Amino acid sequence: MKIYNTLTKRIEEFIPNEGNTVKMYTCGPTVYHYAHIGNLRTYIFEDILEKGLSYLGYEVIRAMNITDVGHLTSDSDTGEDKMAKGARREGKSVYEIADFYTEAFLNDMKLLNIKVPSIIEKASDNIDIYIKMIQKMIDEDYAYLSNGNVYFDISKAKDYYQLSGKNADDLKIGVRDTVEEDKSKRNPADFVLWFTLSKFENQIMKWDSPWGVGYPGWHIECSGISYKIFGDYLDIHCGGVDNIFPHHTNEIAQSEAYLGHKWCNYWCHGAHLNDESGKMSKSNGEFLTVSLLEQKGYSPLDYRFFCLNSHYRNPLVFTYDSLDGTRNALKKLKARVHSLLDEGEFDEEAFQKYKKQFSDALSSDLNTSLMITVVYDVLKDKSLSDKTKKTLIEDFDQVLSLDLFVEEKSEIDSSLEQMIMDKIEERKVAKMNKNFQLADQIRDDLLKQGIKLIDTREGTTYEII
RNA sequence: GGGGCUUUAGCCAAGUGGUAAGGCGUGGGUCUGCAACACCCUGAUCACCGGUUCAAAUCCGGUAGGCCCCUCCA
Repeated sequence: MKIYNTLTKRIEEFIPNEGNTVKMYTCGPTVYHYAHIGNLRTYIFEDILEKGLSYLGYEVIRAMNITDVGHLTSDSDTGEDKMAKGARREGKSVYEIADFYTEAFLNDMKLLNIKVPSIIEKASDNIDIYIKMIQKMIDEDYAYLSNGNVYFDISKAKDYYQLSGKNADDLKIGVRDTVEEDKSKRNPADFVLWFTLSKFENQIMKWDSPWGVGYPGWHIECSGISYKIFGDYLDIHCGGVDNIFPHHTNEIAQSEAYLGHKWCNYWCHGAHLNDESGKMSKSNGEFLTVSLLEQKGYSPLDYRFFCLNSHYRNPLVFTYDSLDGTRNALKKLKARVHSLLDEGEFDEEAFQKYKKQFSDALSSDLNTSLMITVVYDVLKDKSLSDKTKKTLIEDFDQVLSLDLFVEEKSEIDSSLEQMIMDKIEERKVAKMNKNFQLADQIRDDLLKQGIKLIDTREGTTYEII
């Protein structure tokens, strides 16, 4: 597997620390609202990475956090805690909000055929670990107390700017008007490990600590959970590009300060989904969620296919026109796959040839677009038996997860089905008697009820639209 | 102000030195009583200018457009 590593800014051969085992950590959602499809693009990329590594023979252990401790401000940067804002918006407690949106998130993952990480940890369940880590960093002078909060001193970190490719002089402090410079810091880029001085009135989620009652900084949770699950070394850490700085930069600083050695070798980041006006967010423009797409008649997998047609490191612009094209393409692709029969000789040589093509595409920095092309190549190859084609595509779909073999199940009751079958029979008789007017009438009537008849060589079938 | 990415046919998009994959759409055709489905055929001087090279979409420099980041964000 060759993969782009943000740490080194190049595509590298992926080599885990311990043999075949891959320790993978992916930053999870802040559960204060529904995820929009842009958020989910990153999880689709991570899913392909995880399944791709498994496909290539690695044993992947993947952990993800759920950020249920409110941190910093809202999308519009109004200085309000996200969790608290969500709670106030809906008249619920922060805990109810967290549980509700965690479930919603997991459901979106399921709909998109994203494998749920084997380990999911809530930020609020691991406070003791953060405290332990912070204490050690204070003891070893990586962190300091100032004005009630505990800060990490970035001047003590090695290569603090390596991941982000920035440098201290170029960083403009408070580039956003609404962000105030914190005068308690030794270095402008120092970040908070533990808050006791809440920025927010009535902070609900707080815990006792050696430095007073408060709550953890945002960055420590991922370092803490990763350490708890994986120990001293992590193989690969993923997230959206926006996490490169400051979140992942700070994670590296903390973890390596705590551990005393290099921590994670590979850092992979997914590019954003934009809409035509630019970056997608929860507060600007249409709030695009999986359920909204479903309401508009798209399958969640149409969106998955949409993402897989482009490369995870390229920004992707979402438009309904593009999604329409993708939906159509997936529908046609599935129809072709469904028409494959279970017959012919299985051709091992051809199987290995195409499997290699697919693996090569996968291994070249997750070239999903090319992986899909291999599917089309298989379908088009006239020298292959249906049996071979089917076996290949089933194999590929372990990674693609487009449910290529799953029939669209139209939940209709048997009486309706019987009625349709009767109408089809009636129309067949009419056609045989060359009563085309009646035949067309039957077809039109059913269409008005949302039932589309499809004539094939084998007879007439129907589709609920 | 600083930094990064990006520009391939109507649309999505692959392709890092040897004369442009794939998909959607469009148009034409076959099939069909008709329509739909299916199948076949159909499209590019790779943003522009200059350089390196026997050879460049691919490397280098510049110009123009687009996007993103610089302590909320996937």
